[in-house]
Amino acid sequence: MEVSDPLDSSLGEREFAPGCATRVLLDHVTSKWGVLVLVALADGTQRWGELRRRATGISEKMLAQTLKTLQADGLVHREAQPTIPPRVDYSLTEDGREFVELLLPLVTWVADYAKRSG
Amino acid sequence: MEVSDPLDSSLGEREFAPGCATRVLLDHVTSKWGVLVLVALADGTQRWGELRRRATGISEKMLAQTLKTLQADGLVHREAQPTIPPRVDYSLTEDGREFVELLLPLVTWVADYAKRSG
DNA sequence: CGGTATCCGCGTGGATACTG
DNA sequence: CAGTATCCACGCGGATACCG
Repeated sequence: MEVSDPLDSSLGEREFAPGCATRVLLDHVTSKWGVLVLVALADGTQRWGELRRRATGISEKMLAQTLKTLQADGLVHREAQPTIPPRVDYSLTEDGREFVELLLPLVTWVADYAKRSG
Repeated sequence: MEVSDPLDSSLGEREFAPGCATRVLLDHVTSKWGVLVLVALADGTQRWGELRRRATGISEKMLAQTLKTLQADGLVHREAQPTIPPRVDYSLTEDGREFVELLLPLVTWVADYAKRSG
């Protein structure tokens, strides 16, 4: 291709078919709540209630759904203590930590840009 | 905090209020089609028709809406030639290029991870 | 070619109530 | 505390038609 192309970072093929694994996973991790939950978990292991407070505005339904999806994707680890009252801890898996390392700079940039522009 | 916290990357405050500028912008740039359009534009200036093909599966309505939003956010530049037939070029602004530099590694990682896992 | 306008189905996601 | 279950509205987004 003859366009200048200064940003090609070794991603050979950028045409993703609708419904392909990459697009599906991308939708999960870039979803409205997915981003906020992952960013919250970047601070370390957290409980259900903490996550609800940190992902401000999320409903119980969406928190459950988001966590299940990210868990199935292999990015989030769930550990339940069989105590009463129950205690459940959520944390990032090794893969999740890898991903969040790329996500945090992006979120930081957005927050920064929103401040400069807004 | 006593958790290990190896990922704190100088983002002091991570609790974003619903509807705040950061959350709104984050929703734009992490939206289903926003990501694909930005990634497509990372390859350089492109026309409407090219973008439609690259963001495979997008409708005309969503492409128009996505481009307008990203343009209003200051990440995308639009340049229309007053010719017949009309020709309109879309490209990243300087800010858009900054952002996409952070976005591409993330998308690359997701594509890679989807391949290893899926 | 590069859009805009309109209609409308349906899935996302909020609210509420209930459970182990 | 940490969820599940159910109901339902509303807006996202696709399809279609049309315009400059």
